[in-house]
Amino acid sequence: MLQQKLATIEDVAAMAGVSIATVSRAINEPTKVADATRRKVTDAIARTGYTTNAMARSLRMRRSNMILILAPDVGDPNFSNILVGLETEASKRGYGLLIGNTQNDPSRETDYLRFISSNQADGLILFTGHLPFGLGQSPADARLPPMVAVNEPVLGEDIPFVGVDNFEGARVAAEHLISQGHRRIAFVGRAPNREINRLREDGYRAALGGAGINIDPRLIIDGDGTTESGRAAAELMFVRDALPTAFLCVNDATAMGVIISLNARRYDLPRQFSVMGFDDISFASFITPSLTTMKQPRHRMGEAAMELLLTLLAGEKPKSLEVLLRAELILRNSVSRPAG
Amino acid sequence: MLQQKLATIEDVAAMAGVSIATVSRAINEPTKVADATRRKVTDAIARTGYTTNAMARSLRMRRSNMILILAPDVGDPNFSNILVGLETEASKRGYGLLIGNTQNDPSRETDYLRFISSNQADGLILFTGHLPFGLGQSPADARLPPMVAVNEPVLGEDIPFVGVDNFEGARVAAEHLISQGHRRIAFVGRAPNREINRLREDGYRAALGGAGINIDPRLIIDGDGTTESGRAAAELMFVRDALPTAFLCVNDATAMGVIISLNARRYDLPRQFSVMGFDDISFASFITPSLTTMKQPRHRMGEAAMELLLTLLAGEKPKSLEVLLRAELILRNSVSRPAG
DNA sequence: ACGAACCGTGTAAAGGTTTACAGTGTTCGA
DNA sequence: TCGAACACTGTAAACCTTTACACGGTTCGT
Repeated sequence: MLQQKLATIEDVAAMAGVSIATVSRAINEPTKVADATRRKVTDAIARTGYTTNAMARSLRMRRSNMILILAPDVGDPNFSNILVGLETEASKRGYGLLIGNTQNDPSRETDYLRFISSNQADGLILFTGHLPFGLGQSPADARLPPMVAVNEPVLGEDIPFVGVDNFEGARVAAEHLISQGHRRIAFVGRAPNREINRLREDGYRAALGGAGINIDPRLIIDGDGTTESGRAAAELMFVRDALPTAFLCVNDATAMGVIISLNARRYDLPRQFSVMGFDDISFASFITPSLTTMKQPRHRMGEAAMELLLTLLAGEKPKSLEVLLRAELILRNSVSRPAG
Repeated sequence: MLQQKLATIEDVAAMAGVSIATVSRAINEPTKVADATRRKVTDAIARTGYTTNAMARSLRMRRSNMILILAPDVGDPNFSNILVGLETEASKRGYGLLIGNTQNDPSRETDYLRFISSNQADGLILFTGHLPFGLGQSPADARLPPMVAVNEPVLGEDIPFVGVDNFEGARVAAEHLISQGHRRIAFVGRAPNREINRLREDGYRAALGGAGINIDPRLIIDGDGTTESGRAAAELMFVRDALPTAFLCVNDATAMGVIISLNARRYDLPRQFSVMGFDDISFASFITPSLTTMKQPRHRMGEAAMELLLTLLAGEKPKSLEVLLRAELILRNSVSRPAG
């Protein structure tokens, strides 16, 4: 009601003295129209301020040039930085991003699928680690839309995936500790049913095995990746009285919990205990001691995921359906040679 | 090409034995169709798995039920948490969110306006603090789309705004320090050309003035809101040899810089110096000492902004075109009574 | 000199909705 | 018993593109 009527392709055609087909071609396949005509058209476009109506275009072409992002929590910096990468690549290729924040609520997941089934989005990026609830159930969505999982793979479903090589990253981390002379290295954040935790634990085991170090099962502690779980884990080690010289934590949040606990007990870090994290979250460098960790290439992850999705969308064959990027070792001050 | 042909309203109509108009009405104005007919239609919808094609609908109705978010950096936790609030409210009202990450690049701002001019978005949320470059220039967009600025107002343009009351928040913060007995209170992060910084400085001045404290200009230090600027500011005070007993910082990042600097100089906080921030960013509670600060109600800001925008979009008159939410004082361990 | 190939353009259909308007049948008041 | 009011439903136009197909005019090879 507020909107003044916008110029349509018809107005442009009239002003340029050509048919609407020619205008359309002048815009979309400029080589197919004569120079003189094209000039008249671009001129008319400029004068009318015409922009093509994306709705009509999408309706006709059956594609919206939109990608739906399904994430449990866009506010999580872990995700939002990947989001920026996704956006960079999408925008470069003329795609728009629709965000679907699910808060892990199955009904919201289902709800957001309306964008797919109603043709408002051509493809799907999944942060959730599982298929959206309700996908592939009803006859209508029998066939899955093109999609790519990022950060966390979708288990048992063979969905294209872009993420970090967690096994390799954890191995590099553990090897770093070993290279500093540590032999009693704890792993904090065991959770066999969470893919990421499992892989990082495996990397830890591989490194220790490779160095001929026997693994003391008392040094492997459960944890769900929260700061609180890290704190609790450290406390537990003191109770058990089975102490490591270094803690390899499943992620930075956990490592912060461990550090908080050790600081509270008045230990001098890293002299008495070394701590490593994984992720390189933004405040890893601000805690005392600043955290030695493995940095996830989030921006590149986003770009790679979007690139893969757009390749699939174009019907082309991608180089690989699984892209694993390497985490980078970031040396800070929470690791040193063991005291002993 | 991968997509199997989806059911259209025509298929549903055929199966239900009615006209497409009736199907449309059964969906959108159920009271206007007879019970028996409606049942037949819903039945047919269920059997075909029909979902209305949003493109066709938007084309016809001239509205997309999409909102474009223009932000300099969605990865910034400052923004991304507001984003979650925006999303909550939008999704509740059946709107989708399109994200436009501009990285403060004017050309990207202009580029994203295509979503407005091509009818792909009905309204605009601005995080940028200024009108998108290129808006209101060409004849086509002579009239501005409905929009709301959030977090940072648009200067000199009378755009509806939702944000935190920075003046009031800073005043509460300063009054807290005063109530603890501080008289020499520094303000770190002066930047007269940045609205937010200016308001917070004003709040600081108001509190000190109200308590009859003369302001020592040497205690007011420039800063751009980064951690590094906070560190530099603290160092500068030592050089000037004009020391406060408490630092009120324009934001938490700055406060962290101050704390890092003081820690490095081996001062015992908060005994020797108190430090306050503003924002309550996620690691405010993790730094040592944990940071006393003013918490921004980000989620509610997002919700309020979206609510305001949707009200405007519906053509209704909102209660107010400016919504200022109160920041909340969060007491932690970086403030105590002065040593003296 | 003639047909083929080609270039540039126009006509019209198709994409899937919503909705003004018209039409039918029923109910109800006088 | 008749007209008006009412409750449903259908017809068809409109929203704005893209593109298959057709058409006229040049160019070119033979």
